[in-house]
Amino acid sequence: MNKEKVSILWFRQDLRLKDNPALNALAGSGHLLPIYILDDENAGEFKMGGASRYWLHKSLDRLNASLDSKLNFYSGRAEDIIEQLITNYDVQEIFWNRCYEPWRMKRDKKIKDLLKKNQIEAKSFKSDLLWEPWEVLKDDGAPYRVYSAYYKRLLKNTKLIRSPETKKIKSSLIKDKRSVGLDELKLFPDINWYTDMDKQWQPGEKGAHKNFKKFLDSGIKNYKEGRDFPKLESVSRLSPHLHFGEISVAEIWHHIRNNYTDKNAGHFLKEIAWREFSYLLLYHFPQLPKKNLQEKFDNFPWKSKNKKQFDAWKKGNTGYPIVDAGMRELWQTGYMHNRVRMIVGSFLVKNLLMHWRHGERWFWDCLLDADLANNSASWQWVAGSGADAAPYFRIFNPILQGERFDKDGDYVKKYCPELKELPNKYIHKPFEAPMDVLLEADVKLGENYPHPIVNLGESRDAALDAYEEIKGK
DNA sequence: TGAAATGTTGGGGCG
DNA sequence: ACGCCCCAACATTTC
Repeated sequence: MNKEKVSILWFRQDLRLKDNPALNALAGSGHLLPIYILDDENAGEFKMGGASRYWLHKSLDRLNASLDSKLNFYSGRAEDIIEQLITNYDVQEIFWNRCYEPWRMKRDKKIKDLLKKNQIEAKSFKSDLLWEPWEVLKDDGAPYRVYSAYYKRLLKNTKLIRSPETKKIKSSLIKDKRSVGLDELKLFPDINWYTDMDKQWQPGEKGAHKNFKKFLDSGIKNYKEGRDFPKLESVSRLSPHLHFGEISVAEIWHHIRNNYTDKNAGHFLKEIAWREFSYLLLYHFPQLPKKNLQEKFDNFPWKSKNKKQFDAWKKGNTGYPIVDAGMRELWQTGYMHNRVRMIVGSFLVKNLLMHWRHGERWFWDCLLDADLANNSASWQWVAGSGADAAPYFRIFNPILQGERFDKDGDYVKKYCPELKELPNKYIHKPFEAPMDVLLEADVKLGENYPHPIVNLGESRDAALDAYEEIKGK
């Protein structure tokens, strides 16, 4: 029996048609079989969290639509799925864009070997990073550990950045009858916690470009200062789109470099480069998601039993409004403003003395933009155990941070509506408000809003004492 | 991409 | 008029 000749395009974290190198390379092939594989088994403990699955479902749905509903879905170990495909079809070649998570790299290498053994051409492309983790290193060949030095070096290597290119697909797209339906991937969570996400986000390539355009039209003009104020719309909100590759980072880079020269645009590119830095760290320190980059933190006396406080943190019931607003924003919308991420992170690691891994796991499950490299590098940054990290003794005071970056309490009031009648003076410290003010605002501490779960001064001192134990080791 | 403690300065009140 | 004290306001140091 004659098997059908096909070329396979394997979509992974590159759910777009624009500027997609693997797709470009196959756009002229005769019969193109586009596939997506949900591979929880190989991912193990780093399989996608709930929020990511919600996003992925929507994004795949839209990608499928833009491929005339010819996207093929599979669930299982990628090597098994691909083995089936090369059995069922006369596969000419399999192309994909590279991913950099340790488990994916290991798996992809195995698959490349399998294909080589079967004399099928397998090719992977640089697509979703500006610089691959092995492309920019120190003179001695070691990876950078200091961001500013790394960035300086990056700017000398902008020629390594791909030029965006989009090719029209001329192939006829093949639907595999063994493909399962998107719904059968069961990506939607059982509980209905994504209603607010629908209002705020449009997963997929179109939504990605919409957010980019919106950012260019307004947010970027005041990015450098505005990005610190959660109520302003001065951030790009591109993180989930970038994570799933719905927009090409090379396209973003070139567009901004060619059209903007001010400090705001410059600062945004720096943030894009932090993403690159996270990937550099993850690639060269594959243990980044689990192990402290600075080993002295292995001896840090984290509190092991702190379930009650941890639950209060997760649910946004710490009694510190800026922290609670952030944690509730995360739960309700799958997103949290970056400034607030730093505040809630500092609070968990320093005021509650909990290991950053607990925060990393919670974010992993709740964030639409959950990304192994960014999430682990950022938690280590907050905890002080990472590369070029915030020094441990830099402990955020949630009251002062609130007063500085959410002066009128607008952000707090949005996510903690029970505080909305409090005067600004007390919006970040309801526990200091006089009885009559609380009464007037209908805030009943311990009833409709919690008492603070820790004392800031005492917990700060405890954190500094704990740090003293590992300092200089 | 902090905060708190400590140090310094300079103006004004007051004896 | 002068010195002394107080204390913002700002700067520096320390954690």
